[in-house]
Amino acid sequence: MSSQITLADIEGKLRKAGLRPTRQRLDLGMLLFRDGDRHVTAEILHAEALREGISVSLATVYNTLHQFTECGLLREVAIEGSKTYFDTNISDHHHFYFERDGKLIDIEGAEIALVDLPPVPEGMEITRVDVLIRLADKPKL
Amino acid sequence: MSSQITLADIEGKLRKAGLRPTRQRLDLGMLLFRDGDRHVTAEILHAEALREGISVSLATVYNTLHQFTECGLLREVAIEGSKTYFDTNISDHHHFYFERDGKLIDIEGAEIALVDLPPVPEGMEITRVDVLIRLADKPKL
DNA sequence: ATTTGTGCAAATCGTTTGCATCTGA
DNA sequence: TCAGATGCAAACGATTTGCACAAAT
Repeated sequence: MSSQITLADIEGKLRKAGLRPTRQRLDLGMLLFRDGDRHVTAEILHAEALREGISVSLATVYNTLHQFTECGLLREVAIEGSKTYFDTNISDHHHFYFERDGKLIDIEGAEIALVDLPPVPEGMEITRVDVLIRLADKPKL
Repeated sequence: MSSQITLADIEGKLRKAGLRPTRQRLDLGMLLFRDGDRHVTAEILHAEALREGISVSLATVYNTLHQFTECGLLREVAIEGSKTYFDTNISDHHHFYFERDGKLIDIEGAEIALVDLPPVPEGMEITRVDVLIRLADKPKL
């Protein structure tokens, strides 16, 4: 079920976003979007690209991830720690975070509701609400 | 209202946490805890210490912040971006995040409730739920 | 006396930038 | 043609580390 998505689809995405469909943007787009929801760092994506014989520099991977994010094709995920994670799922949703290995999984938006949100400070508006549910192994009793 | 807290209080905190009350831990503890809830980076705290004539190295500030965090005296806040923020409020609470200037303010725990939390994956337990409400200036219409 | 903490400078890690070269429209 | 992309290596900023010295128990 992985390759419903074609290069032409990616090209469409890029054009719609106002980005030139260059070789590396197409290839990276394929990696990112062909298998559904993913959470990647620049390093992970770069390694994956090299493994598949796609030739891109790390700098270009960084550029591409940021450009995709600006265009709304990706979302940056707030986790503490040094590395920046990008999420290919841009719908309104939250995350489970496995403290043991730093892995993330999606929680669809509908599954959590926030109630009693306090008043937003004067002149400000909410751009997004991030919820991170941190999980650890249940201790064996 | 700032100095209800004495060096002796800090010393008690440290001892209870199993940390030796050294000169720099006491001084940094004073800065962190005397004025109530704060959100600091290592750099901010270091600069503040120097300004007050406290002599500590940046490396020691980093060590101290991490040790305090391990002992539960501080909490690390998950924000994307390069710098690590530490929160002196360790109670169960959430944050408003001002995207413009990267500032944080606390939302007390009682003011938000989460409903319909999805089932936690097998063998895992929730250690914490972080909620970050991202704010931007309301555009002038 | 022994263990633990500290300071400094060098090392590391993730990320960004400058610039010469290439490529898609 | 030519603005926009890319690759590379050097630059960067935040954080960590190694090791000699100092302080706490």
